[in-house]
Amino acid sequence: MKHPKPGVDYDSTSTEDIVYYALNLKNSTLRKELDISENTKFERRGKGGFGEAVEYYFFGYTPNSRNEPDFAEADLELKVTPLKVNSSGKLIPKERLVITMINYMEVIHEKFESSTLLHKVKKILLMHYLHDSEANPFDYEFKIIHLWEVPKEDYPTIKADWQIIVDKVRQGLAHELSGSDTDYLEACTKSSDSSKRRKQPCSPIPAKPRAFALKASYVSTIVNKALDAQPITRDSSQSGFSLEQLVKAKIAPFVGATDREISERLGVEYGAGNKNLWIKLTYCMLGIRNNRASEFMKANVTVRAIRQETDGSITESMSLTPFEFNELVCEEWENSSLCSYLEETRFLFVVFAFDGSDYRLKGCTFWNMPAKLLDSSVKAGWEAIRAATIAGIKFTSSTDRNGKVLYENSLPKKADNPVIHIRPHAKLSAYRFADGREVGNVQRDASELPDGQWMTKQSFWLNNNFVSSQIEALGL
DNA sequence: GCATGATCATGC
DNA sequence: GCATGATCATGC
Repeated sequence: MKHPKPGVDYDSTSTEDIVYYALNLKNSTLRKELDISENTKFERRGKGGFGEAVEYYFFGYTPNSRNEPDFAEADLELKVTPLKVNSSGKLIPKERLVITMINYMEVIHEKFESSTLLHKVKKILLMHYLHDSEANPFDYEFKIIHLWEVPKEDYPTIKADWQIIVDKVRQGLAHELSGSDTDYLEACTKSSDSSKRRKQPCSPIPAKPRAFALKASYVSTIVNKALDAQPITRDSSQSGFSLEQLVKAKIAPFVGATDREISERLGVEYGAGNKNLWIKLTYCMLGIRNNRASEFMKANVTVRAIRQETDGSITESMSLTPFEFNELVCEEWENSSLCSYLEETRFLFVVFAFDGSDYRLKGCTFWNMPAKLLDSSVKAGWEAIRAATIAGIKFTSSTDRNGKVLYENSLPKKADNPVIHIRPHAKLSAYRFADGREVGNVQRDASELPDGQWMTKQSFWLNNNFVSSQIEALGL
């Protein structure tokens, strides 16, 4: 079993580093990440159980209940909070998010801006796991891990909620506090023993111990935002529109405008060398932050920004999803991941065309891989890559004038198929060769080959000239 | 100017 | 870390 340490496994003074480290648990469990053996029993540590266990085992801290954030040097609070699946299969919070106990005696002397509550709520590393009453907590799976800060627009409401709660205590009414007094922040009861009472400062009547908490309904909006499943907004004239009509209606007002003009109209920064300018403009025009709007999730739509040159050509090929060679060689075409992906995925192409000085929005179109091509060219390309993988991939290297080493492989190339090819798709290149030589971060960036060698993770790509011919055929 | 390999940017 | 979407850079 691993025992991570702050300052060794991550920099506990840097929010960025803490979050990056925490993301190791995404779609994973404490048992997997810490190599906890099957027969290790979960022992509760402190009162909160699982949250404390994460702090102790994963972050290497002994939990404290001081009134300062968990990662004091980074001024960052950690909250480990459960999710459940509702009747329609959606992930929702299982409960409210308790922030900190209300100290009745102290809170009446505080101002919101310097309050204990604000200090603890303003910046939180939120780790949402899927609760399972049957499972050993070491096997709880983390679904969402993100840095959360009080959104500007919610600050006034949370401040007003705090004020209502504190005013009630000041009026000697701590025993009458109720969760329904407030909107986002509530004073929830916090004791397993319902007969427990605490002193309050402005009345002799003892009050139930309570804590500041974000209501479950509020946490639900946080979760939805993180899962990015908000619908594309429709105005009243668009309420009966199909997805295609809606998308066209959203894009239409911008057709003919240059990328710079669209940036200005949408308030998007127009920076030179901005790799994601066009896809970002597209998302903004649609009123979404990424392609995970609920409509696109439901319909399996992937949004692609395409730039055409003056002759209608497209410079870059289009990346699809990465694959593992060892899975590829076990598959048959009909139920391979590439075939299923192309059968099930609709592409939304948003086309910008160069007019000699600017890229102007030309229009958009939905596209999917024609079934005929799937059965012929794509299949043949896939079979050829699979066969070459099984036969064994050979590598040769060359050094460019800067001394950088490039590794060439014996797999089929773009010119070998009219529709698809494979290319590296990783953070950085990485290899492990037959002689044991290793280049780059193999664990992170490479895939294993059937013969035990490793090469930079690859994706299937749609050939640029194929994409341009398809777009041309659609009249764009 | 194309082909191929490599890398970047962003969000979670 | 990893998926997703996208572009860069060198050799020929």
